[in-house]
Amino acid sequence: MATFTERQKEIINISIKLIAEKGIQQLTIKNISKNMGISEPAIYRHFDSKMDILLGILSDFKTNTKTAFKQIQSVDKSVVQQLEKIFTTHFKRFAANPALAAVIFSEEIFQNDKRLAERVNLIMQLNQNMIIKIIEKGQQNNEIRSDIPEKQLSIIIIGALRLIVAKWRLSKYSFDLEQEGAELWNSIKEVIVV
Amino acid sequence: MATFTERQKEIINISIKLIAEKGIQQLTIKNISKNMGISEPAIYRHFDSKMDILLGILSDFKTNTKTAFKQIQSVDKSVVQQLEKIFTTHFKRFAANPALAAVIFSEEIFQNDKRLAERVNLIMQLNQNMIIKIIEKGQQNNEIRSDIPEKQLSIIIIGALRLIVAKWRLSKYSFDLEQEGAELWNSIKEVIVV
Amino acid sequence: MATFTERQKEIINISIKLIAEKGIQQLTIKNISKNMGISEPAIYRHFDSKMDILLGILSDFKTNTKTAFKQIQSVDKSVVQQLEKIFTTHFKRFAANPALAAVIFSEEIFQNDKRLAERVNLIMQLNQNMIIKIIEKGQQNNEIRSDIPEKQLSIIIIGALRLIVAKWRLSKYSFDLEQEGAELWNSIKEVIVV
Amino acid sequence: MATFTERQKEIINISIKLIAEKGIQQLTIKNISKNMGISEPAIYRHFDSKMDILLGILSDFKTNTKTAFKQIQSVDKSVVQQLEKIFTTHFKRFAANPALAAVIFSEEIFQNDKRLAERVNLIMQLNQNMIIKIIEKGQQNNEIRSDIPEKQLSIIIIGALRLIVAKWRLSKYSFDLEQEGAELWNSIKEVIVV
DNA sequence: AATGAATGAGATTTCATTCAT
DNA sequence: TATGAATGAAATCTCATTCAT
Repeated sequence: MATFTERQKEIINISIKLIAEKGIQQLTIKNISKNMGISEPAIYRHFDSKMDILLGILSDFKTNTKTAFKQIQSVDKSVVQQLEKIFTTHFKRFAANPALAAVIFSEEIFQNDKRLAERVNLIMQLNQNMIIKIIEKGQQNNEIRSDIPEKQLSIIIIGALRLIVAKWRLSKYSFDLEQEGAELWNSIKEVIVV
Repeated sequence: MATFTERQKEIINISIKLIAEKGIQQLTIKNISKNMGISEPAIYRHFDSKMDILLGILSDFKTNTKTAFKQIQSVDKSVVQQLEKIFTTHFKRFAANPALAAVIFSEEIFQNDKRLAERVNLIMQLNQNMIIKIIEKGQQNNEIRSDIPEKQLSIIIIGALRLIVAKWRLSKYSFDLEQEGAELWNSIKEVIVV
Repeated sequence: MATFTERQKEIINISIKLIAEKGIQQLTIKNISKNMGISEPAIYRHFDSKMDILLGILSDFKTNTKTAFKQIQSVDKSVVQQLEKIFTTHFKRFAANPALAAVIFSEEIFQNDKRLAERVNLIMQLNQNMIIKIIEKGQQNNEIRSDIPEKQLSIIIIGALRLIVAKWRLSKYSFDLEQEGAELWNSIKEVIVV
Repeated sequence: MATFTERQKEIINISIKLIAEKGIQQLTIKNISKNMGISEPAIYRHFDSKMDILLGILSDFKTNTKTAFKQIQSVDKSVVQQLEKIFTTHFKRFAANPALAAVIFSEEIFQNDKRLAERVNLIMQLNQNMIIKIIEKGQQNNEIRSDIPEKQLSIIIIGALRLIVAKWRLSKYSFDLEQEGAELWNSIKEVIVV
């Protein structure tokens, strides 16, 4: 579980911002360094290569997501409340840092390299598995309908979450994600509870 | 509604394939020409610029999608059958041409340019609106539940469709999309019908 | 047996010249292109990479040397005359193109890469083997002394040849290589004939 | 005659090793410091510039060679024994420190800078002159044949010595230099004695 | 309709070196 | 004596595009 220096975190955050704003193609060492007010070679003091910056971004995602899930599972009681919390936490996180939204659900960004693609896939699996586990528990204690397999419920839930975030981003953040997200969640809840 | 020459269609298809395989960053004039067995300048006989190729890809999407929707709406009777047809048509199309799957739902690919981004957003809107209209009809004739707004039902449906395709692609097409897609649709149907 | 285009030959020759004048460290794409009066990227039309230029230089050596040896063996009669011809041919070649001298016997230049180093070693072996074969023949027909193994005679001959060329180059071509080379050959002849 | 601190000697030796292993192009401050387990700026405590390190290597050569020659001339009696001693000493030194062999006879390494090139040339001259003097003495006291000029005998001797070392190095030290060197010396002796 | 040759701009990365600490 | 952070210069190479043929 890599830990990053302050400067490394700075580089990662600026990289996320740049990807969000301009797409992966504009994530250049020059742009990163310009945004940080340092020279291009200075970046290489902190990361050996551009690839390592990208891996850093993904590593950061993984850590954050894992932490969030753990916290949610440990605190909230009802399964539906847990899922709601996941929804609202995500929306809050994205509303605060819209750049994240542009990168976190955009697996395509990392498809041009094998190592990156594998890692992205892993993170996606990890996320889904955590949701599935929660749903399973909900089905066992009769909070959530059991006539639909947990895996497919998870696709419905995560799919909706991803799509509304994508739409929010593509519309240039033209609506209130937290509010519309909350409404969407209410509809989903309606659909999955017994 | 632009019509393309044979050579242009060829370029568009190879471009889609390249984006799918290697990501947008590997979509270079050199790669396109190499894949076609012609020289780089030859590409410029058919498209004025790389941007025009990308616009061509999007234009192609739009045309295809519109045609598909029209056909579906004109032929099938029940609203649920129409939605099912949309699902299965998509899955069939992707299974036949996996490269499409990598590009059609990957709006991020086109984010680095304003014109492209706008067009992508438009296409997405268009798609959703068509689904929404169908759902509305279903709610009016009591095929589909009315306690959830049509817009949110559309998000649930489209989100699930997009996610399963994304998972199929990220897993390197490791499962049968048509079959798992059909199962997913059954679950969704369960959830949206009255 | 790679054949080179005119432009490729030009690049190879200029590269040899640059290595001779400034050392391998000054053999840069920029310097090559400047010397040719074209842009840097233009070089890449003719060679895929700098490595390929270096391999081209070595391939050129090999071809030239092989051709020379074949010709010498086919034409001249006495073994001693053959060896003399090898000496004088080398000296003439170097006098006409001093840059060659700086590169052809400077295996160190190519040591920083495995592929290059192997190839250099191979060429060196090839050369020695050809000399050895000639000496063997000379020992059989009693032209050359047999009390010293052919391999060691070859080292003595080639070593002297290489050294005088090296001295000529390091002295900035301050003496007449063809003349001093001829004198050296006379001494060597004295030493190896029966 | 510069004397070096312990740290300076360490830097010089590691530099020789690096040049031997990877070629002059891989002799970077970064590589030196990495090999020594210190930081890059630390190198500059001990040498003002990279050039000074290279000059240090050459100065080291010169000192060592001079010392060796003096010792040999003072101790051994017969001229042939002196030459033999020079041969065996060299081989022993190289066998113990193969890196030396890669640098000591590789004048090309230092050709990219005037100051270095001049110094290398000087050392080479120095070496040859010492050999020539010994040969002259041998010719005067009739140990060595006088029908061949001392200068050319020196080229034959030194050329063979250099070549066998080069071959040893290029073959990745695949034969026993001391043994094959001894055999070569016997052949040379055969050739130069009256 | 196609190509060989070329290029300006710019990408990632390396290098020797400096400076504050 | 040593280091962490930084940099100007320059290296290799890629890219979209142009032009003469």
